[in-house]
Amino acid sequence: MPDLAAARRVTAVDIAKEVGVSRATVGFVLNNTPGKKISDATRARVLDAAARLGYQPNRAAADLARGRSKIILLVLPGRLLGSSLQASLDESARVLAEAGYALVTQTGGPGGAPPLWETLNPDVVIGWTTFTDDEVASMRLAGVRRIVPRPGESARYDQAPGVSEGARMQVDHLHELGHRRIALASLADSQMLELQRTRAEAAVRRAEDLGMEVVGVRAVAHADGSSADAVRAWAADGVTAIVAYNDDVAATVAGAAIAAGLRIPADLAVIGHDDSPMAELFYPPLSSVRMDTVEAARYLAEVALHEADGRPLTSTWTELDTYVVARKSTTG
Amino acid sequence: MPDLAAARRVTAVDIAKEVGVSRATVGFVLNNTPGKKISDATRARVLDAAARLGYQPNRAAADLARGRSKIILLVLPGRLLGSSLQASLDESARVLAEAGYALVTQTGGPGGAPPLWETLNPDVVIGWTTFTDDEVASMRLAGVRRIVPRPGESARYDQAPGVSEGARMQVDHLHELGHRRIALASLADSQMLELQRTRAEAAVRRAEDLGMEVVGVRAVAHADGSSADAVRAWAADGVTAIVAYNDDVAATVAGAAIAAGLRIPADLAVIGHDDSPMAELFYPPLSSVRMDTVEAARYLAEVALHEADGRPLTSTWTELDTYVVARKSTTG
DNA sequence: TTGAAAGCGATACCAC
DNA sequence: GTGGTATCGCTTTCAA
Repeated sequence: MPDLAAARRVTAVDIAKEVGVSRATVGFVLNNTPGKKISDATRARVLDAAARLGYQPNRAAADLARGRSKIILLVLPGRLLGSSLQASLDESARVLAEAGYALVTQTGGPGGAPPLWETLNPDVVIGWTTFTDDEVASMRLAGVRRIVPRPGESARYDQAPGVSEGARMQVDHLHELGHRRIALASLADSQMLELQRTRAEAAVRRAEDLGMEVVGVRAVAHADGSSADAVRAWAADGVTAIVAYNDDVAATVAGAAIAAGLRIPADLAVIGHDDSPMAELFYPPLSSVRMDTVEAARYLAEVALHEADGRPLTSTWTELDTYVVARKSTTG
Repeated sequence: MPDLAAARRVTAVDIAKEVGVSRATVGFVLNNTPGKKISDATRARVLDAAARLGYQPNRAAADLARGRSKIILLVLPGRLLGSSLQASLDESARVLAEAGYALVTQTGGPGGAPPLWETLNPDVVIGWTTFTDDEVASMRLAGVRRIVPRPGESARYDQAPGVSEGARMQVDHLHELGHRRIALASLADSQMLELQRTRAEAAVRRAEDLGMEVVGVRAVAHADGSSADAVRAWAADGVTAIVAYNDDVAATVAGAAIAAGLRIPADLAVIGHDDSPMAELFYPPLSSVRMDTVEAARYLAEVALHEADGRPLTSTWTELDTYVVARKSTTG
């Protein structure tokens, strides 16, 4: 079982030999080292030789010499991916790659695999929400130099982007449409319990502020008929609209309502969250809440480069732009 | 803006000094170097000192010295994540971490961010399907030593796990239930066109082998009413069952059918694919096709360690275990 | 404008 | 059993 690359990789020394200059000179032109004046002639010859020999710098050696890894680790809660965020992160990765950084994404939290910051030596770790003290300690031990959000800064979970704001907007939307008696539909056995709870609390608080009645939170379980039961109960209770935890729940509620003979949204309005592809696809199309992931990704790249390279931050962190996408499941 | 870790990191030399042995000895006990007999006493003292000082080996130095990165890169097509695969990969990562390897996952294909193998120097790159020649060339240039599936081995796209087999099982399931006239529902504007096409072809071929009539493939677009139109057309056409590209499409079809007054599955049966959480949640619960991701993840870890460390392969690659989960959308 | 050389920190080979 | 030490490939300071 021979190695694919049995031949020794080409190093900077090879280029130096080929061109007939010192290895240092090679390094200077390859890194565009500022303050070094290299004649255009030699620069060109070096670049040419590098391309011809297929030179690829050795990451380990460079990391060791410069004392940093040029890796940026993004830690996301399990489910946050999947939607449009995925595509947007690709854009962040592209921007970071141009600056020489690799963006590595890790999903899944405690109990899972050991965090990658322990082994990857990332220069920067960026999280969606604040890290626990244990996590921060572990990062420091691993030599992580920059952590975002900054540990110790009072970043509260419910203030993280996409956690509470969307829930409030769901309620506002229903309120504007005249609904005064609503219920929440959540998901049983989810891995995102804290997120669900926080969103639900935010929704209830907003509803009460607006003088709406909230009949309660009902979990739509992964059990046959549970959504049908829920719909019956709501109907009996005079509920006119449902705030769903996400689009899957919204679709389930909508499906069960239609099966029960209710009209959507006339008899029961439903709004989801996340604006997954599903939301637009479903019949009737589901109103949902969307976050501006493009903007988020742009900001992510900016923050990463700020922390890693000291580049200036041109914008400040604001609540992630969040808005309601109104479709037929609420507006008929 | 001071670094979080202004203090120099503790190295093996520090431990050696602390304990009063040579740095080499420290290395031996830290790596459990076989063939070296270290007295239990010094071994204990070294380990203790390492723990006390919070020693973390420097990845870059180790990588450079040993000539490999201990990184395994898994390349997945965009959408394959999200479902249960995510959790299973966590398990692979844990197994690999025990062996000292970091599992990094990259999703998203061409046109996106530059592939991580260019910058991460992974020891092994594992893909779901075969890589293109360009990709393989780029990996070789980057010094990747092992690629799975092996380039050149005639692994055909439609034979990759989860590509065709599931589609055939959807058809078989409907056939067993007595359906003889079916249609396929796919997704317009999807990023997974090749996957959709391949699955559709497999389904059609199987249906024809079984003597079933396939009315055609109809794309359910992200446009209002498109699914309602589709349902009407199918009903007019005498179609009794739908093979949906995935569970989102299945839910959409089911929702539209119910809204059109059809009974599921009596008037129209629907089967999805992937067995997403949605499938079980929906009302009626959706029959779907599930792949054994746990087994896949276990095998992934095994292959990775085989390629990276030369560990023996205890099982052979077989078509990923795939089966139908029958629920009410087909069985009433 | 270019070259020499000192690290970076761990691995592993060879002596003792 | 334990200790030197050359080595990996690149970065970077200091001379020339």
